[in-house]
Amino acid sequence: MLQTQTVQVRQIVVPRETRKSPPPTTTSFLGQTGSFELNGMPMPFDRNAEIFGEDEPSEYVYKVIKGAVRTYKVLNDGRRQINAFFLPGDVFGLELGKDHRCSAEAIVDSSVLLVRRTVLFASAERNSELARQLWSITARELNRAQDHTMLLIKSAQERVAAFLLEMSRRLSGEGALELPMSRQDIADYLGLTIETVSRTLTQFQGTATIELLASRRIALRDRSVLNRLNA
Amino acid sequence: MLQTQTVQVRQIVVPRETRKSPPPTTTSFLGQTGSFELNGMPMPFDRNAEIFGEDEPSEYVYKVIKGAVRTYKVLNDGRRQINAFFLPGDVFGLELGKDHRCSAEAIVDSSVLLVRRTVLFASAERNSELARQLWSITARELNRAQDHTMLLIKSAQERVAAFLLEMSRRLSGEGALELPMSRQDIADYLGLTIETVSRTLTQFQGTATIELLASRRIALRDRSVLNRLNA
DNA sequence: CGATTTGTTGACTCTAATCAAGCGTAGTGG
DNA sequence: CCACTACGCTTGATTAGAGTCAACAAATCG
Repeated sequence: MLQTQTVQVRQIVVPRETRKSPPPTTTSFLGQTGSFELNGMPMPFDRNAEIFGEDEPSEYVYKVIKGAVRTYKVLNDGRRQINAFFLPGDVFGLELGKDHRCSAEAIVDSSVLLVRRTVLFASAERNSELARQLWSITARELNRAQDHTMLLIKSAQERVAAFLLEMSRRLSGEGALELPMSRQDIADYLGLTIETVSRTLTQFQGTATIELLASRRIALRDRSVLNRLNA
Repeated sequence: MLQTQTVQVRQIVVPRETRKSPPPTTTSFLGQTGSFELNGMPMPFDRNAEIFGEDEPSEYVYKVIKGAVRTYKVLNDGRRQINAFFLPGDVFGLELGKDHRCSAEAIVDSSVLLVRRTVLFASAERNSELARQLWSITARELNRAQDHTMLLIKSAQERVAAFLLEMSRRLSGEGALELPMSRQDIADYLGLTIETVSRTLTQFQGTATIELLASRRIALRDRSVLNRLNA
């Protein structure tokens, strides 16, 4: 009816950036192929600490060493959409433009490697293999973003199933999944509410598809059901 | 309740690829900065003709000269998600991997410039400016994909408003928008049904926000309303 | 240990999907 | 030129699924 809708403004507590002073050690940044070892400094971030904010100048490119990171955008009415979760080994924050297009926060206490964007770009100028690697990171993220889009047109069951399978693949866990993120994070990633996520998980447990060992420890008991929902 | 859901299988008519023999002319491919003019051949595609299919080897990179193109994925139950619309000047089909991750079709009779991927990549190897341009194309597409994600968590009104504003920005039309795509295309882009798209447009007309001159000719009468919904 | 956050469950609401019918326009062929 | 058909679009009635609001349970943290 076009009237200004009354919206649920979820309280977004903007966490204060709590950067501890970085240790002086350096570690290799892009070393997948073994061909390039650019150095960066590992920086610790507390749980919920902001790593960078939307529209802030993009100064570094980041790689998760330990922990987990979420990138997200917030709509003016408070709705938050989590674009991606980044786990150890994942690179994030690589932008073409001058500014970051989303915010990034540590989900749990994490260690993140920082490399100056300018250094990376300057090297890429002279090194076509590095240039290709940078492009490759962006292209993979594009693929992920497109997969994410496919998620958002599915039913709640299908979204949660896809999420569980994605995490099972990416979290190298034996046995049960050890999720670093809260129900709110999952909900904001899947475009659902925490209640729906919770109910769907309970439902999966009811059909013996999963087992909720603890709220963040989930064992996948029947992947075939999840795979069918994921198709 | 986890039972195999009965799904509406929309009849997807896979269009036969109707490539007319390409004219021998060549035109510049990437010429934004004026620095690179790689040649390619313009190829005509009939309305609804397939340009490439999902999982097909990615042999070319494409640039729309005339007309409009949609890229999409289809879920196993027939639901189609349109990832993007490409209009004259837009580049599409640039993939990192060997195969296309989505299908592409001409929305209306179109002319598309083709450049061999291998040629582009080989040149990029030696030319860091071209390498950067290729990366830039992918990065822009990533940005668009992320914007698209934000769309999909919004209400029907907000999605349609965003769509109208996007098209108004991208279609260089004086006065009214001349949409090349059907309601079904719009619905599949916005993650809605044609009925909801239609109803929402009617609703916008009811509040004098837009005017439906013809089903595909739409005049935006009150952008402030649309902008407010787009926030 | 109490306090606070995080997660679950229930009752109810509401938005968009579904099902179904009808309209308008474009294209076809007599 | 006018039926006739086909398709794309609109509109209406009803339903289903996720959201909202609220209470409570469980886990975590000082």
